[in-house]
Amino acid sequence: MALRHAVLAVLLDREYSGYQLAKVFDTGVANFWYALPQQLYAELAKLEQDGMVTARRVIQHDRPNKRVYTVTEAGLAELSRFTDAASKPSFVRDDLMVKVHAVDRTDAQAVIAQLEERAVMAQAKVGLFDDLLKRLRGKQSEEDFLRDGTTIGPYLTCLRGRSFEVENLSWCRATARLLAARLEARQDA
Amino acid sequence: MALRHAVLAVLLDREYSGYQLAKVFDTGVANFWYALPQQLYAELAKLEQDGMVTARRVIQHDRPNKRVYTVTEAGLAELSRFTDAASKPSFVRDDLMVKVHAVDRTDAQAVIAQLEERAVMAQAKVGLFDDLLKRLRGKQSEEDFLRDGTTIGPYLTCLRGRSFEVENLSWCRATARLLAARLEARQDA
DNA sequence: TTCAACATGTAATAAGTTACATGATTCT
DNA sequence: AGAATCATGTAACTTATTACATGTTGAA
Repeated sequence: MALRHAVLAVLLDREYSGYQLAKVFDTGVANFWYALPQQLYAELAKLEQDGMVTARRVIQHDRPNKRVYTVTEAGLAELSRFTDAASKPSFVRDDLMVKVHAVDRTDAQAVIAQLEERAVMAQAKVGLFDDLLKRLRGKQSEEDFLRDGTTIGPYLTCLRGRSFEVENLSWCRATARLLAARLEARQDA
Repeated sequence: MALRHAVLAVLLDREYSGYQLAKVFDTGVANFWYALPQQLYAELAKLEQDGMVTARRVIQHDRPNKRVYTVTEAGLAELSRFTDAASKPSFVRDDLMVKVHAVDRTDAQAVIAQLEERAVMAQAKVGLFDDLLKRLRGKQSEEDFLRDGTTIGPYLTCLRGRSFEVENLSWCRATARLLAARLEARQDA
């Protein structure tokens, strides 16, 4: 039971439909939680049953209607219990890292290509985070916003997501360059 | 089917028993894969059945006997297929980040305490990575090792793990400090 | 009219987690 | 004698993933 709390935390920012939520979780919610649309629809249904969220139907004319969800008092209480309990150690699962770990015995060229691909994605994410940070702080400077803002949680996690992607970008580039250089050196020899 | 490849990649370095492997995966294998001991025992059994690894019994006198595993040609071929296929986007799941995201509506004091705890763990991990990097490169400088070393995959992933924890450490500290300062300011007002 | 995006699910299967179980060996 | 670490699993349960299913609306 943990996706549940990630959903509640995001719904705290504003109401979302399942579809909108799916996009937030697909991007990785500032890089700290990942979930598929099917999981979210199922979780929202359970949360509603349990009285942790309430749904509101929104009639749309330009696109299909939707149901948007809001956190209830009970939902906030659940989130508070979660906050007070000990955190599980964070975990990552990354195919590409597994491939790099084994690169000395497998196809380095394939790994290089995927590192370059990943670098492009990382750079795009940095851009997205920058936009989001700007939008969150509005006209204030970061310093002022973090001191006086009323809602800084999403900003703080976004900062961490940004720094993660910046590091990711530079590591992917450096690693791809290095592996490519070694291939060339060994070809010459 | 993905834990399987992480296991094969680690077994490429040297032979491990299930128990030893469990410790490697508990630390998080340089921060890019996490798995429980039960998963590993089960996966090793399946890998052996499928002929991807072979087991060798090691008689020990100072402690209980064990079975250690080695990757076969078939295992390496499987890992190569994995490397050539597209990577899934990496994913992270982090309780603490969820808590920070919701911190404006929950108990900030609890979040601060957990951030400080996490900072201590991050620092310890940086130390572990530094030791491992040193051991891997031996007497060579990092530059020389990365140019001439025969097995650089584990070194490269370790570098990424280290940079992750360095960023984690500084973010946890800064975030804890900031949240504490806000609590004080609001208490005074 | 066909494609892309919006919108919401169900069903079957695979994977991961929690709880339990057992036994050896060393150290205090 | 008891605790800690080493060592290996099984069984029940919960989650996550893959595949499938359906329908709306706007834009090319």
